[in-house]
Amino acid sequence: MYSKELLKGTLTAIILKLLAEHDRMYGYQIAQKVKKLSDNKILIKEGSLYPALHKLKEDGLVSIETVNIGKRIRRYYSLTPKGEIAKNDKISEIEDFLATIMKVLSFKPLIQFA
Amino acid sequence: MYSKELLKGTLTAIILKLLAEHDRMYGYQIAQKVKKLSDNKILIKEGSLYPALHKLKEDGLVSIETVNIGKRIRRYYSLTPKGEIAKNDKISEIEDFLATIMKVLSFKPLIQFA
DNA sequence: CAAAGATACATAGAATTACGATGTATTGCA
DNA sequence: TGCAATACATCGTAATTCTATGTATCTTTG
Repeated sequence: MYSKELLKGTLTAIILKLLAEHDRMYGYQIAQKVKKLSDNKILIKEGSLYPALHKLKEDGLVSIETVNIGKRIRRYYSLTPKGEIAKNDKISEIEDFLATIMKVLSFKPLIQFA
Repeated sequence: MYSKELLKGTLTAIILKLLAEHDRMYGYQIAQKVKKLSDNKILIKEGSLYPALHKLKEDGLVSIETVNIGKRIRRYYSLTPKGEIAKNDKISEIEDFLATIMKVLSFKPLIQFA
């Protein structure tokens, strides 16, 4: 729905934030959650999601538990302490950025019910 | 200051918005204006700005007046009617996107004095 | 019960966009 | 006089997401 460039830089923050709220989640579940939270406006593609998760693992921000569901595998991701810190940093950065961009574009406050 | 990825997709909108408010502006002036409005947080680089302006011209969203200031040239950009429409579209998209991302990240409303 | 759609993972290459580096030149100021 | 600021420009690089493709299982429905 949105020009895909707008999403750039937000994917990692979104994943970290969701993991911070859910103990553990698997990839497909994360994509569905974002879809629902955004009213179908943000559709994370598999080609973005899985490489992003692998990167988080590589950077030590998440740990993985692989679970067998019948004959299918499911990889659960959880935040590490390092990931928790990274999450806070990322969220702060985005919060600041959003405030700045709203100011530059002289937007009125957007009332949000979280 | 921000991870440069966050800025992606916003540059064109910022330029169009400023031009909509100023009749005409030149490149360097736009960069300074954004710097000031953002409290030095968004620093548009020349390598981004000039190609972006050329693209807008190519797409018929702006017109150019070249003016000689002493021995130096200055290119003033103005919104065309087509640019005015594009501006509205871009701004709406960003407004919607910001609301969505705030919802997904469950941010409280950011009070903004525009 | 077969087919279609949803679940669930993965990767490789393409597209987009901003930036860094570099270049040229004039103007203002300490 | 020399450095910073003004003012334009281009080229190649980096970063990130997407499209396309692949594999496989499970569930729902006509």
